[in-house]
Amino acid sequence: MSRTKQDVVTEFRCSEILDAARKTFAAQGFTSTTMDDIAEQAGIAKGTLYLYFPSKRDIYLAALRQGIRVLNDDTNRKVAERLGVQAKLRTFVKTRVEYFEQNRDFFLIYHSEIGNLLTHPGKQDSEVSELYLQQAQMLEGILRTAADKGEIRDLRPDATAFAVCDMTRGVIVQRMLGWSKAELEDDIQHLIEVIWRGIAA
Amino acid sequence: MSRTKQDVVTEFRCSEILDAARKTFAAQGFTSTTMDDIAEQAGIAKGTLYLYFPSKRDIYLAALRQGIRVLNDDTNRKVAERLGVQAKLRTFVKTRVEYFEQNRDFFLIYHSEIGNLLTHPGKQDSEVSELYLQQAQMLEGILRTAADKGEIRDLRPDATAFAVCDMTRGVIVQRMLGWSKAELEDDIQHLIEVIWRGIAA
DNA sequence: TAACAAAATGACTGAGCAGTCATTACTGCA
DNA sequence: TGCAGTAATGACTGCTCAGTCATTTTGTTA
Repeated sequence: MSRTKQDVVTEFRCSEILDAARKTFAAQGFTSTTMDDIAEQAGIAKGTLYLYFPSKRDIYLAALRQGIRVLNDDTNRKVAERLGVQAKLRTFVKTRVEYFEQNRDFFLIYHSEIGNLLTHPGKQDSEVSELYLQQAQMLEGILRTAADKGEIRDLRPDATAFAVCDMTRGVIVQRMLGWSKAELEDDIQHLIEVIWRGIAA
Repeated sequence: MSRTKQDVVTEFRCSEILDAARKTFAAQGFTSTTMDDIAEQAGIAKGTLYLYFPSKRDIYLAALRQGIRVLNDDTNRKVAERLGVQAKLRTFVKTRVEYFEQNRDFFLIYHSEIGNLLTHPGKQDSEVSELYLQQAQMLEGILRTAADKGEIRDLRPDATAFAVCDMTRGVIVQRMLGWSKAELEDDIQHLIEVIWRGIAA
């Protein structure tokens, strides 16, 4: 019983720490963020951080994994609700763009971690790249099925899936940098318009 | 006279330093790279670096700007040689993918700087974001002209240009992470195939 | 070749920070 | 209320590294 209670407390603390970490890492980047910054943001002392996480990098990775998992679950659920390739495709893009738009701090960590994966190939936390790949492969499956049914052209589904993910990511970047003055809905619409015509049978 | 000679020597040293910097920053990232690392890679002493550049960040930005300028010039020249939208588009993509593929160390700096721009909007070196935008706008101009002539559909040329840049960047990332096992030529071909069908009249 | 100037060097300094751990503050139970 | 165990604290330590500058090396000129 007390075991359960302790778990709840621990979970609560961890979640508070990860929220604070996400905000702080996003605002300052990994290196410029100090453990004191995270502690202050979380309203606790630095030493307390080490009761719940063994190191700075562990906090960072935990925050990142958490964000990706929520995003992936969200995407999977919403896409599964829709019928037909085009609807699924649109939902995929829309869900992800909106999630990133709503969680810009997470997006910054997400983006910078891709840079880490590039810089240290293989040496990094493999769960992150796995989570990263998961979504592209989910979309790839949808495209492959559709291609088999003749609903779309028979292009390489892996490359097409990545292309969609890349454009999605690009939309966010442009919006965050203030380079897109269009409504979010218009950016999504344009993306779908191009890609759908590009792959439709 | 001696003025000219001195200039040549200075230019040579700077270029040596920037080459070393590019390699080192790409291999270790900005923060993990120490001035001693760069000096060692360049085969000179740390103090010498400060005779040519005022700070670590200045070396980083100079290396980045140099790389983007070369890439942009290269792209502009090759695209200008071609006639017709489709040929220009293909050349644009091909030139850039190949440049990044050949200069992976530069690509890593390039990618991570986008992260910096996102993290500190407006606070960063504006020349970098200007150079970054330049190419997208060049492509945008081509697309706009083509749309006016009715050669392609009348979609938002700014968003389309960004989409092309994003997919181009994505191809490099996938290849660097080992997620694309296709030939480079096939990846380019697929990208053009999708985008051209997506925008063609 | 000597005398001078310019360039290059690398030991040193001061600041910043991840991670530690002795001390303090809580919490629940008898 | 007192006591024992658990959680939280933050001053402290050891290390790293950007940037400095007194000293040495290289180049130039007469």
